[in-house]
Amino acid sequence: MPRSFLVKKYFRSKKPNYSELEGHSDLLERSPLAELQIGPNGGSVGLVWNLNLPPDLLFWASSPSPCPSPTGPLDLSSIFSSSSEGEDERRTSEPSRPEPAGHYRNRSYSAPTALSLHQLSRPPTLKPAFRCKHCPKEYGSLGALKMHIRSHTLPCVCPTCGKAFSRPWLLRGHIRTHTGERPFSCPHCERAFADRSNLRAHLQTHTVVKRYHCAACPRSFGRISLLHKHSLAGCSPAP
DNA sequence: CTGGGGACGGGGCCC
DNA sequence: CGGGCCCCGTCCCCA
Repeated sequence: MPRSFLVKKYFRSKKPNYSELEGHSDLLERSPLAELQIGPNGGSVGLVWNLNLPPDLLFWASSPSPCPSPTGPLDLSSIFSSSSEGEDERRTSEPSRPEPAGHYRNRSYSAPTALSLHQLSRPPTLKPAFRCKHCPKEYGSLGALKMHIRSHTLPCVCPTCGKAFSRPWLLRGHIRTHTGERPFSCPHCERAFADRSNLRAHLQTHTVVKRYHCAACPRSFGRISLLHKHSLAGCSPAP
């Protein structure tokens, strides 16, 4: 199962070992659509589009990247300046209430697999006009397809380690792993996190009630992933 | 095996 | 229409 919604399986089956990136430019192989330009010191200095792209895909991929320009001295402050974290309080002044695993956008699903299948499928009455050339996914709008193609082209490159990301905010989050910045603080303890999702998961450790219940045994878990792990570990259904 | 943290990804929504 | 962000989620690692 890939990271999300069964998409990345077509391109990567294993999480990269970042330590292997040191001193190498193997990162180029991450994307068949774009190439890093390696500077004289071995560092990545730019992203260039592979002009051998099929014309139709080249059309989609040729839009200007909104990511920080890698061609000049990279100003990290410009990366973080654009109201990135401060406004986050706007929608998360309170810890969010995660829905049970079988629910998503007001729909119910018997299992995460069914949920994923639904998300991959399209309504029978709608016929998406935009199809990704590198995977079976289809989209009903050009914008959605262009957003998806970014996950193939990975135009946002970390200036420190060269790792590439599909979106600027993913790169921002990654850069925090280098800087040690942890802008998301737990209101209940002293801990802080670089990633909001990790804060959300942490907040569940402060929750007395474990909301994810095993259907086959009386056990409950604070995180859906732990329930999945428990099920995969061999909790067989009740007779 | 379990619990928790770190890192990361995609779709959808909002502006 | 596009960028930014949130939500939800996975995977990995470690204690």
